[in-house]
Amino acid sequence: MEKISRKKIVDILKYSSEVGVKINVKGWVRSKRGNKNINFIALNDGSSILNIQLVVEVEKFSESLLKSITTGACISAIGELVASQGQGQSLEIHVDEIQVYGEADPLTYPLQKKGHSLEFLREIAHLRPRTNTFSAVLRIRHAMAYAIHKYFNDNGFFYMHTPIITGSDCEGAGQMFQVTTLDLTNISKDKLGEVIYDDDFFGKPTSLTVSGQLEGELGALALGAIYTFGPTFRAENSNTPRHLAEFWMIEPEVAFNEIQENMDLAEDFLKYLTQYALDNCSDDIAFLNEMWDKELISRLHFVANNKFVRLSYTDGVAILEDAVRNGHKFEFPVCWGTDLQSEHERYLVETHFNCPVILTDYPKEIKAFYMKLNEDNKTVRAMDVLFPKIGEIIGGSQREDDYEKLKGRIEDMDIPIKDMWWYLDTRRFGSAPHSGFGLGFERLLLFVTGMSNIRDVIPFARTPKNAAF
RNA sequence: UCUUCAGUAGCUCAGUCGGUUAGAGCACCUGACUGUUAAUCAGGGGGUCGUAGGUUCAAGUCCUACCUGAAGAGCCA
Repeated sequence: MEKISRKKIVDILKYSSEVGVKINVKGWVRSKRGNKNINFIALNDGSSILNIQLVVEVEKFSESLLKSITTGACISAIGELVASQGQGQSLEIHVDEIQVYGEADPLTYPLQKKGHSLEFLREIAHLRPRTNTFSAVLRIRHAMAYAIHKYFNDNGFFYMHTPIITGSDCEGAGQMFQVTTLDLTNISKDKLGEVIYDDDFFGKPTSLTVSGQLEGELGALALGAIYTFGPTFRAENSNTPRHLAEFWMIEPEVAFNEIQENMDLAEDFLKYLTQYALDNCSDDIAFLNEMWDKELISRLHFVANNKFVRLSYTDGVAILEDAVRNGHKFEFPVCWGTDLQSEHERYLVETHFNCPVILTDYPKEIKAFYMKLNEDNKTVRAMDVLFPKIGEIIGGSQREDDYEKLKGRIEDMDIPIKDMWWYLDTRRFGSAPHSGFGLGFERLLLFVTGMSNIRDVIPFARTPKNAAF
């Protein structure tokens, strides 16, 4: 083969189209069609959703070589880049040389050029990045991860790495996966039947983190503004299109921010990310809009350009009670003091306001111990950002910075205070008002990609009874 | 975990009220076509109807259990 440097298809089609020049492309065959004189190969190298068309004159190549080029095969091709004679694409390559790197036996290769369900693709998660849909999702996933770091870096936040293995079982966000090196077939127990952890790796029970928030607060009360962005684990038996056992979470935490500034940050952050996706992932988003969700692009524009509605839990309940009086039927009753059901949140977001909603000031009984108590002594400075279709995309709060009040809340909730001494110390020494929130990365991706199942926006989903690949 | 729905060819699906030999498109094989656009056209091969029981003269179709998947709910991000 001639020594001609390889070009990425995205660069050829989007940036440098030097017509008349010989170039080399390498990628995977999406489809081959044609007749006995001429073949057309749609080649994709993952650099974008776009394919380049290879034009192959049949007489120039051996029958066996052309026969081995099937959907899914990996090839390298050299030829002249020319303006296309056909409709449907502006450029194409008239191929002189082809090398087949890897064949894909069409009888056993699971992917075809037509019609796969997302459910089927989940069963072949090792191959689904080869599809248009998943390559698009994965490129957007990358772009969003980059945009998150860029946003925080540009706004003076420091990226803080909070521990993945935690010794505190009071992070307050659900069931945890235990981490142990004990021999599970031979556990030592004391006279009361309790497991003896002295010989475990850390000499105490440990788990995978369910949130980096508590450590994040320590960072914010030293560096001013930090964020975490890392894997998070919940051992809940949740079987829904919105839950994963292993997911990625972004948790900014800012000293001196009160609840209003926390809301400002959350709204600005989400709008920035939405606009970044529109600006930088337009081909992939256009594909997903066409293929899966015809309202995707308009929804992204709407969120990027409209103010979120902000209202208190109390006002939200009043709206829901009004709706009930006007004949709207909910499965669950609405009353002040109970947590809002999914149907209630959906009514506010999708029916009443038809806009993202930030709900604040929830009753203290239904929220976590670390949230700052309001003057009414009944509500806390919590905020949930609710999005259409996805529901809660962000949960956050202003944190309780008063030592005595925080200690009281910990005791009220029967959290072992001896494990919380380091957290309480931040309120003993140089305490400050501060706020933060958690954004579920995959929920953000549900919104940005228009996909409807969270298992389709992460390369390898971890859900109850499923840890394949 | 609860409720509901689904499981038929490698993939996507149809299959009427329980009735004779279970169909289509794609993929694969053979052939046609001088530029296709998930190419098209003609022909061909390909099925333990999720598994196990049961009802019936007769079950892809009805019943029971289980397995798997999905949607809704709970928990939450």
